[in-house]
This record gives sequence, C-alpha cells and structure tokens, in this order.
Amino acid sequence: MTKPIQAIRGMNDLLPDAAQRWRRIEQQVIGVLGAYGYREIRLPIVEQTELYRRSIGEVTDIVEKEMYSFADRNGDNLTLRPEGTAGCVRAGIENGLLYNQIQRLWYCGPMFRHERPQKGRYRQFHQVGVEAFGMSGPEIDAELVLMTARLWRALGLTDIALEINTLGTPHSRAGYRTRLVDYFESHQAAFDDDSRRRLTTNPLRILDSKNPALSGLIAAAPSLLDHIDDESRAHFERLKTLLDGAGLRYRVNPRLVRGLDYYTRTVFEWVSSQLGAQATVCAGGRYDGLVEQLGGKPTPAAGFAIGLERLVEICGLSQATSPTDAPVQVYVTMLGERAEREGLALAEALRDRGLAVLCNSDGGALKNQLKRADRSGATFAVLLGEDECQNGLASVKNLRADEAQQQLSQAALGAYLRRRLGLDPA
RNA sequence: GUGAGCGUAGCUCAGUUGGUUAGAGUCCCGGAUUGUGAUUCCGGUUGUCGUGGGUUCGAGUCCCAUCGCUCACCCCA
Repeated sequence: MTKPIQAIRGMNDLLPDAAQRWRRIEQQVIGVLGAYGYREIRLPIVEQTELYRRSIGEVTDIVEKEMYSFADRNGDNLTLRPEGTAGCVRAGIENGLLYNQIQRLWYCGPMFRHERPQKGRYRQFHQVGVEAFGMSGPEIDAELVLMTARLWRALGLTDIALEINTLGTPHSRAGYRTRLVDYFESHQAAFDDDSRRRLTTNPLRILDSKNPALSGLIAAAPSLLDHIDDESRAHFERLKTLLDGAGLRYRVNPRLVRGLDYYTRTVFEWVSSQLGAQATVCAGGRYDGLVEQLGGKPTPAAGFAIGLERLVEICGLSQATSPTDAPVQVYVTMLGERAEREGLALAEALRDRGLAVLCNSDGGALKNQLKRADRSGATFAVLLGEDECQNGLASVKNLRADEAQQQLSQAALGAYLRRRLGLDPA
C-alpha cells in the first residue's frame, strides 16, 4: 500500500452523521434570521490580502501570523478569508448596497486561520455571519442580540450567557489606552511575558488576562467606562434599557475587548461553560468606521458571527438523541442477470412515483441482499428473481413488521407501496 | 509559536517486572436454509504495534528523534 494522504491539520471532514446534524442546525439558524428579515449574501472565500490588513488591523495576531496568504499566478497577494465582515463590506461597497441604504445580510461558510488546533478552534472553521448596515441607533444592536437569544431558545440551549460592553469611539478609546499604558508601565515588574508584549500591541487585552497573579493589578486599573465619550455612554445606556425591556439577562463586562480593530461602541459575546477554553459561541458588535475605512461613504454598521463548530458542539450536548436522515423506503433485491436488468428499470419506475429506492448492487446471495436491505433502514424489500420476472410479478416483504410476504404485479407495485407507506390514503 | 498527555485490526480497546507465533469485542465475508434480514450456532480475513534509530540474547513494553491526535497557553467564532 502506498502512503495515504492525510487531511491538513486543523481541517476536518464532516462525515454523514455529523453533516446531517450540521445541516439541521444551520436550517434552524437560517430560519430565525429570515424571521427578522435578513437576506443571504454569498461571498468569495479568497480576497486581496490588503482588504484584511486594512480592516482587521496590522498589528493583530490574525494579520501578523494567522492568515493563509499566497501569491496568485499574476503576482497578486491573496488570502483565504480569516473572517467574513471585511469581505461583506467590500462587496456592499462594490455593488452599491450600502449607499444611503439599510441592509440586513447574512452569510455562512468556512474561514481560515493558521492557529494551533484545540477544542473549539480549527484552522478551517465555519461561521454564520450577520451584518446590518445604515442604522446608527442602539435599536439595531438590540435587534441583533435578541435575534441570537431567540436562536438559542429555538435550539434548546440553556447554558449560554450574554456579556456586553462598550468600547466608545476610536478617539475616546485612544485616550483611555494612553491612561491604561501609563498605569501598567508603573507596575511592569509583576508582568508575565505575554502581558509585557501586549503593552505595546494591544494593552486593552491585558484586562482579559487569565494570569491570577495579575488579577489585583487589573481590578485596580482605570476603567474604560469612565473614559468613553458622552454619546457612546448614552448609546450604551439606551441599549441596556432596550435589553431590559425585552427581559433579556446580561452581564456588563468592562473587560470585554474584541480582538479586531474595527469595533466601536457596542460589543457583545455569548459564552458557554461547555466549550473548554474557547468559550465564545457568538460575538460581535458595532463597527461604524469600517465602511469608510474600506473606501465607502461613512455608514454605521453592526454585526456578529457564530462559530458553527462551537454551536454544534453545545447543541450535541443538549440534544440527547439526534434523529436520522429520512431513510430509504424500498430496497430492491435481485437474483440473476434478468432480474438485475429489470430491477433497475423497476426501481426507476418506483422513483418516478416519488419513492426513495435503494437498489442492490454487486450481487450476493439473497440472504446477504436482505441483510443489506435491513441495514439500509428501508421499510419494504422488493424481491425480484427468475420466477417473478417470468410472470411480471414482484414479491414484497415488510422488513419492519411480521406479516405475510405479498406477491403482486410489477404494474401495481408503486401504488401498493405508496399506500402501505402512508403516502396515499388506503 | 510554547507546554503536557496519548498513538496496538476499519471501529472500541486488552496486552503483566522486557520473554515464544500480538489478543478480545464489533464490523465484514462464507456456511447451518439450491430464493428470505434483524436473534442463534459454526468457520474465516483483520495488523509494516504511528515512523525511524538505539539499548538488550530478546522491545508492543525501556531510551532518543520524528510525525500525528488531544487538551491547555496564546488568540478568537
């Protein structure tokens, strides 16, 4: 045997049982999005590298070391999308969807980041992304959050909690950042290497550190909420009022910081305790500056992304049993050359009548063919041998109930099976 | 990129202080029924013990390297 080729690390196959569970969950998600008037948009998986450099931020981990980038044959620098928002905004600008318009959009598909795989984190992973353009008020922020809450209810999820925060405007955040760096620099001795590095790259993330040695220092740090501008504070207060009014429970987490540079004002995150270290199932927020930053007219925007691997993981834990795909209804066994020839035609005729039919293939003793019929999940087996063929008949055996085997004309077979399967009235 | 744990049949796993020809269940195939499944009985194939070195009379077992998987750090959906 030659050496088999393996899948790329962190890129997983979804086998039929898993694919079925995924599709079921995706359909639930899409159903809820549709109920809020969101429409699907399909976007390329590859974009110019520059798009991500300009949107996600030059100094983020994603851009610095996680992107799958390569030179196209003509020398263009392309990248497998590490997230969906940038591409969606690019498409919106390019196709005139955002100019003086309100848009509610969603998309679904694979994203790529070169990280070390672990539970809930893969190099090819899948997101459902939702973006709302042209609305600057907190009502749309609330709508996005309420929509996700409805989705969790639809999926029967209970172990999932909402955290919200506001980042203010880029200007007020920059001021806070300076204050924070000043504060931390005076206490640098206690820092671990990671936090020391973050001091220059992303100081706000130090607030999120898991190092218990820093918890006292972090608790005493200046708070972002004390430094944001009045308009952002009013926006945030109004959002909380709207969520309260809708009866939604949440926790204000002043240390909640998104990793991508384009977020402004509202950010939120849904977390579950069932996912290990990668607890975030869904996260998003407002990004009022991004459209302009990518060459469009200034346009307020907000959105979120759901990590499908993580969502499927916690759905699997809450749904004890997962129903299977609709099984085939009829299995056709065939003995002999003539039966094999006529059986294929007979199966086609049954499918013409709307039946799901599995045809035996590669011969085998009748005993084996019936074994396969049983395993296929079919309700009825149709037996075709020399005897049946010579008389234009077919034998029908019920595989799920103890009843006498029938023999009837091939012409009457379709109607009989439809009636017995409950597709036509008796 | 860093660290830890784990790699034995298609799948789930056993394998003693290093000891003969590496085991069980499941799955698959054949038979008990010249054409009748899911139960039962009988028989059969499961394999470069992840890979490559080393120690030893002898390595699935000990050591080193390497690859892969898993979890965590980091990062994030």
